[in-house]
Amino acid sequence: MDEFSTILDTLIDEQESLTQKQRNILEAAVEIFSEKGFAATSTSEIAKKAGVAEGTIFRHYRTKQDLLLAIVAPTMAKLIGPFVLKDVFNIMDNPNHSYESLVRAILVNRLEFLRKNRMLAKILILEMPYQEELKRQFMEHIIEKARVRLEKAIGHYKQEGEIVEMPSQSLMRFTLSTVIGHVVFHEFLFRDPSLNEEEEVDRTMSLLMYGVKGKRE
Amino acid sequence: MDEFSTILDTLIDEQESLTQKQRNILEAAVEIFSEKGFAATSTSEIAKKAGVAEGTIFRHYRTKQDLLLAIVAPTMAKLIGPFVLKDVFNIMDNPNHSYESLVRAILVNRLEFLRKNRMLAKILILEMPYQEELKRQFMEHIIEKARVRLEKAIGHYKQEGEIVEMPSQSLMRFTLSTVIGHVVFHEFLFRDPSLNEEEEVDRTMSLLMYGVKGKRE
Amino acid sequence: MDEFSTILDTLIDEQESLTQKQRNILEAAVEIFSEKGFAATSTSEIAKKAGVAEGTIFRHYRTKQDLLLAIVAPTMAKLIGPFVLKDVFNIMDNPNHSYESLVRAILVNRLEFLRKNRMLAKILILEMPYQEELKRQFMEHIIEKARVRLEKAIGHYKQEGEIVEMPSQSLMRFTLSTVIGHVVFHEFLFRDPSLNEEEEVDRTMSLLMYGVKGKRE
Amino acid sequence: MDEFSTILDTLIDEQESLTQKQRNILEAAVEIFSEKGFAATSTSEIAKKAGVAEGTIFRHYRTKQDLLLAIVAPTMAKLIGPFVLKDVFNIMDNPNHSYESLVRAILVNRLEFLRKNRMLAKILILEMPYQEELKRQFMEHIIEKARVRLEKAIGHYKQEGEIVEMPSQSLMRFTLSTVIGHVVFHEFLFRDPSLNEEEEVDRTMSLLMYGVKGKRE
DNA sequence: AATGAATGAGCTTTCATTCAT
DNA sequence: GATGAATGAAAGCTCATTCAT
Repeated sequence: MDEFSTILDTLIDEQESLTQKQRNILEAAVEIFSEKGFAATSTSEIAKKAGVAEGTIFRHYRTKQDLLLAIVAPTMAKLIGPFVLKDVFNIMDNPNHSYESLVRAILVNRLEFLRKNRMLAKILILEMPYQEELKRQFMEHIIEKARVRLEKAIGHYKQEGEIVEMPSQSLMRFTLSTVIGHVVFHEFLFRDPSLNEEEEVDRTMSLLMYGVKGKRE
Repeated sequence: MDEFSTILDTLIDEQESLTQKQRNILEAAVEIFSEKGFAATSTSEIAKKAGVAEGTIFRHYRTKQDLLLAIVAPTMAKLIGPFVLKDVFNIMDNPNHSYESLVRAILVNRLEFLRKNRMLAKILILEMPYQEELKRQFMEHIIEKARVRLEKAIGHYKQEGEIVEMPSQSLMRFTLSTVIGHVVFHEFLFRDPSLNEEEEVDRTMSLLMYGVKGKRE
Repeated sequence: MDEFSTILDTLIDEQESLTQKQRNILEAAVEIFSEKGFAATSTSEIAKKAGVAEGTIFRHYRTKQDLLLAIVAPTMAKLIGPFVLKDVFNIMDNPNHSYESLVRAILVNRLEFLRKNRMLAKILILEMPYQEELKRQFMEHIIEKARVRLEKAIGHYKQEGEIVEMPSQSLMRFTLSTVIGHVVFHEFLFRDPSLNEEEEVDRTMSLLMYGVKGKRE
Repeated sequence: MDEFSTILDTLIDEQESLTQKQRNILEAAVEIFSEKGFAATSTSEIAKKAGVAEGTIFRHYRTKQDLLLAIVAPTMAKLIGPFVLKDVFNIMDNPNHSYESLVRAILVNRLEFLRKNRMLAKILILEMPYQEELKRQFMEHIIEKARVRLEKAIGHYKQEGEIVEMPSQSLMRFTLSTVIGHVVFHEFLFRDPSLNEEEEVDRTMSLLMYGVKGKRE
């Protein structure tokens, strides 16, 4: 799965030309936003944690909202990551690849992503319901693209007969529920380092593909 | 499935002896909290919407936090509803019942619950990550009870051979992901009244039981 | 000195026809006023401590100020006590009495009074600088009367040659400083039950009469 | 007695590096605190009188209490002034000095001090009974030091036979009562500019040394 | 680029007081 | 006479933002 992380890492480091103070501000903001939520975080608190004067924050970000967007907008693209990467979907053309391997790739990749970006993801997810601007950006630029691509893939695998004939929306919803359920559970609710992660992924994939029904031929 | 809603409805209406002003406050608070989030909601806004003086809020709820808890604490019990109802799990003793019918009952029941309590549920879910007290109450009093009961059910159906042999935690996680994914999608993300709900439930249940794999015997 | 306390006690119990609740309110108010000061005391706190509803306070005392005055106005008369008592100054006609015995009587009597009314006295003294009404009442009705009487006594003893020839104001000020210094020190600053009170009174009287100078004939 | 005021004046002006606004705030606060008392003074009133925004007060003093302490804590040291000054007590080594000249020096010095700092002293004295923190600081840092020094002086003069043999505590209490009585009367209760101050001081000192007894050799 | 004093609107909360019951 | 729900003004304090340096 290395192709993902390589590509992602280059994406992640798109931030250039930031002064050290600016980096401190971003870092502090991420930490406090994720801990207390955007509205409950004061700029003075961020300034203190970042070790800068309050004015400095507003020199770089016109408003507190701007600071939030500066943090979270780039995250959106990264969160949706694999779904918009051309290379990922080229695996469809590879005769050895399957729906299962596609979803598994996405799952493993998102697990790793979240492990590195838990705070960012928490902010994004929990502020989206309240920040119209965030929601709009997310829906327009991110979800829509991912939906189109994933739908194409599902259409393809349905046609191939690899997955069951059913409205794509339902299949997509079920697949995403399973993937998101897996990562949310393991990264946010029940972080257990003693767990064998690979086995858990295997189980999730098995349930995704075959369901809970015991009687299999 | 009527037994659920009947039982639930009686549970829901446990609020007694509230003055009209108090009801207005609660109603206004729920509406604004769910729209803007707890921290971004001002008590003066609530007072205005409720048609009471600001002091009146604090006569009934010592702090803004107390108001939140007064709203959300009872909701917790209701949200987890079916999992703690004795009657629900007695269906296990009924030879005609199955894991499928149990999960379907929960799913349908929660869909209906959310349709009536969308705002409350939104507040609860989105504030829990920030309100230690909420998290604590939820984990201690709610989740733990539900987990124990669901685990027992899963153990039972595994033994019966109705569902696949696998760690209960994984089965539970997968089942809940599927149920929660379904309700969140249909109640929060993509409310589409033209959709045939029963068919969607059928599809979700089919995917839960048999997965996406097309090739079935 | 019993004549004082007897007379005083009858004065003290001038409160008649108070309901129990009213007594509770007064008692609670005295306690909290003396502990935190008038302005820093809330009526709700008084109500709680008195075990009555907030409204009840305002049924008996139109405002918080009125409550203060109801407490403190009668105290003023009591505080100044001995100076306005006819009997006390009749001792002047008694050939066995002297300035020394007069001041000693006052001192002993005020010590006893304060021991019983520490809280009331504290309120009166510390609120007077801020409550114009109190100050006015105190100056007009109390101080002036006491001044006239004391001045008369001092004039008498000066004439008799028992005390030094000096402006009465200075003698009065010095005498009162000594008496007040004694009672404030022993009742408010340095309450020490192990101290032999009578001896301390003797010392104070000796200093008052003869000063600190060592060489006495 | 000039050595006192010189030394004191330098002590008084220890406030440095305050912005003009900050000075305004302190000045306004002193004025209103002394007029109405701490608890009855609102920060908005102070802000208005100081000509600053209310927020500005809280930028410099975290709480209203802090503002009080910022005003009054330095005053404590100044109030007790002469008792902690080394030079004052060196007069004991000067063969021409006496208890009388020591007390007279303190009295004159404190009269002058109060003439300049009436408001500060009023605040300090009247808030101390309610502000635990003030009381603590006063007792620990101020009173104790003054007591030790004064006790030493009294011991010395007792041994010399200049003042009467009696427990130091009683002598101290009497001396302080006389001094405090003098300054309180003349600076707070009965400010009369037509009075010949020096003569009044002479009278007080005479009474302190020889008492009221008429028969002097 | 960075500061931090200053702002004034707005926050949560408390308060003395009123009034229907 | 007593209650306690209700009030609205004002309290202390915080906030995002501005601006002179």
